[in-house]
Amino acid sequence: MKLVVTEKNDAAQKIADLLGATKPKADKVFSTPVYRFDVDGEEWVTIGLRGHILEPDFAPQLVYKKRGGWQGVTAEGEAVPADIPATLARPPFKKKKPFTEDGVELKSWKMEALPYLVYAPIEKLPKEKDIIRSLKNLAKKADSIVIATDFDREGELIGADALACCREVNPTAPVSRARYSAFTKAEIQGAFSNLVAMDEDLAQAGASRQDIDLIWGAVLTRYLTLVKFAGYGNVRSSGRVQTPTLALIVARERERMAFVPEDYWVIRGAFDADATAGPTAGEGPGAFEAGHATARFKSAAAADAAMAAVAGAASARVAAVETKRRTVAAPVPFNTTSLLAAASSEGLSPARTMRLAESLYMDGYISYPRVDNTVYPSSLDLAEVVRTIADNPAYAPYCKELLAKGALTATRGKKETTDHPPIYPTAKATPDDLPPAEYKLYNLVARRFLATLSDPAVVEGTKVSLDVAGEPFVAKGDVLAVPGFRAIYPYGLKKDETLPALAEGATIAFNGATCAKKQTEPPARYSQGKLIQEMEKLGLGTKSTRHAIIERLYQVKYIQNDPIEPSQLGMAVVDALDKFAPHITHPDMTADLEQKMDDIAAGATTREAVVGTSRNLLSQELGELLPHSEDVKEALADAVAADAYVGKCPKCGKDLQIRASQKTKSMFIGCAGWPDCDVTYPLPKGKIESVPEPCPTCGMPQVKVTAFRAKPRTVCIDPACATNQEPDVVVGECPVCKAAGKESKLVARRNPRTLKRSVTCENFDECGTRYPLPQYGALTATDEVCEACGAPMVIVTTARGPWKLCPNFDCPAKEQEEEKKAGARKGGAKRKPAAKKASKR
DNA sequence: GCAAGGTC
Repeated sequence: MKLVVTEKNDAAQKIADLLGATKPKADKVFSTPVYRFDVDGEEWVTIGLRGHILEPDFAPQLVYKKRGGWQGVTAEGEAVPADIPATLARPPFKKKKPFTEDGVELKSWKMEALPYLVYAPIEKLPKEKDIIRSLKNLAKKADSIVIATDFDREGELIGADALACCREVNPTAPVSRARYSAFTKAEIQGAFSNLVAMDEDLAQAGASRQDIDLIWGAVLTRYLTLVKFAGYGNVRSSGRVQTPTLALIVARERERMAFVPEDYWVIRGAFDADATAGPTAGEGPGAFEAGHATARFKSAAAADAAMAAVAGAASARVAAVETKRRTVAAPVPFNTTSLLAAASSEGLSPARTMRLAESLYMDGYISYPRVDNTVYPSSLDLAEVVRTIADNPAYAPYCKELLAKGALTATRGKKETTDHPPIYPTAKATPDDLPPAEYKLYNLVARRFLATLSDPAVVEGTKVSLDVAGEPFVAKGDVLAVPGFRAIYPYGLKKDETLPALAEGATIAFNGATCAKKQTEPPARYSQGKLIQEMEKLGLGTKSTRHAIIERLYQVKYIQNDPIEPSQLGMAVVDALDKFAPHITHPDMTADLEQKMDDIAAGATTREAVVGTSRNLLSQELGELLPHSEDVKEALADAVAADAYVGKCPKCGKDLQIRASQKTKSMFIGCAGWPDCDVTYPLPKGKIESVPEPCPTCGMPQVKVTAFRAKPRTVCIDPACATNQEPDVVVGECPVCKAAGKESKLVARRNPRTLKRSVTCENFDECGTRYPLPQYGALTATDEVCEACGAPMVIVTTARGPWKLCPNFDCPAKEQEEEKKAGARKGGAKRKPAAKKASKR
């Protein structure tokens, strides 16, 4: 059997369709779709991955010891070398010891661990476990393997990872690589009859990108998060792409802040070509406006002089009429960036547009939405696409016209690649077929496609020069003379500005002028669409990731609103990094990396050398950051405090803030007046964010709580508030008292000081029975009793539905389950925490 | 709890 591995399911299906002598059979291996078919009597199977199936991470079990360096073995079975550079032999810590008895644990987020994290070994861990299982299952039976992932650097890496998985179960089957750049019969058949070898260097280039992104991202993110800790789930991230992108936004904001507006004056006159006097003067069809030939007067005196000159005038002379025709070229085919920019102007954010496009693509309405290409390949039958969408009545007449013209020629953009065709419609859709937002995007794609096959538009521009008592005025009009592509593509079209017919030398009515004082505007903030274009220009991110990067910046609250403005926090982060770790704030880091990756791919250098150099550079910059942590902390403090503010203290009137305990890092609400004011409120578990609205019941501040894997909820911070009162629930008999021959009830209640909820025996002082309960979710009692331990069962209802449980932590049934889970883990490794937990109670 | 890159 021949196994063909592609990057995505869609490609696996297409290749099967193009190579199979008969229709391929769609099958499944576990839950992964595969396609089986015959080629010259040989059995072939294609399987699609889901992009990267392995993910790099720091070897989780590694510890760096004072004596002996890295301890442990990576998951791949390699012993870890102790290759920490000499500069780190004495870490830049004075007060705190960098090492515990056990060494520096890299898994824990500790400042002391960061210098070692820079040099921590990285291994590849499985990410798509289901797919890996299916792939290995097929690879076991394969006589030969063809890697047919996308023909680019990431594709080569994805293929190399897939091959590594195959090799674990099948070390001998011959392997080859198919390189194709379009899903056409000729291209695919050509690729499979000219199979080549895997490009190991190219895959290594991709792997070095992964390593560098992880190392820089993890070290700087952890640094920023730890330097001014603001609670779990409150991460301040940094990365090779997101930080320079944020820096762009911050730089623009700084320009705006530094901008000094200048006054200027604009004079506009009212004219009428028809009326010379009378009550309807200036209102008929002949009325129009014209500005003074000096568009902006720099001084009030000059403007006043011009106004004075025309003050008494009642007529104007038409000094000149010029008409000029100019052609507006039809737009070029959509790639991802231009689609996102066009959709952004129509009010769809890039992230939303990509979700909609993905959905349209999956349902077969548009072609693959992640492309750089802006030139239709010759293999694309343009007329056929036109016929396909002509069934939509809104496009029908235009399509008919296009088809009647004969051979179609399309516009061409500047970027020509062979990855995928530009985005075009692949099926007919009407507003009845799709939800409104999807149709909005489909309509944009379909109209753009038709526009790229259309003639240019011709605009007739008219410029009329007028003379009012010696002062020159100019009126401009633009009329769409030949619609061309504009007949089908109205996006961004200016309204016609028509002027009445005017003859040179004629005298018309002048109905006075107005003078308005204005101010020059600072450079505009980026819209999301503009920012995506700027990122592309600077080489930041890829067509598939730019929208997600911007969304990430919103999520961590570095930026807000659209057009985008940076938050105080975003500005503080960029300033701090720019000062001490400037490499991460500049797009050059990506440009350098691209150059080095080309070198690796060309065999001129190695992944080890490139990643090593990058590690040394990061080590240096971290060496700058660490001694300045107090400065950085201070710079972030104001911004963090602004986000942490929840309301006023009821006792002293100062700010109440979300705070983290220095020792335990647990969250609580404290008064900014501490230590003079000791007001505090407990907080439930989860990510805590402030909300502006006070509690509708008691007027105290509220917070948004997002517990692990739960929906966010808004709660009043005052445990005494009526909204936080829960009735005690009697859940049943206490099994311990019962066994001792006594009778006592178990009652569920919440501790107002810690907010923890538990089931406690009414006779706690004597019997000591107390079981913990989940912190949130409605609680109901049942009549049932746990079979294993006799404790009463309870039902907790959360957003995920009701969940029946035995509250007894030491219930024998639970231990059995733990063992089962531990047994299911690979190698039957015994789990220590289970024993630890038991001893804790 | 980190990044960025694929794809769902």
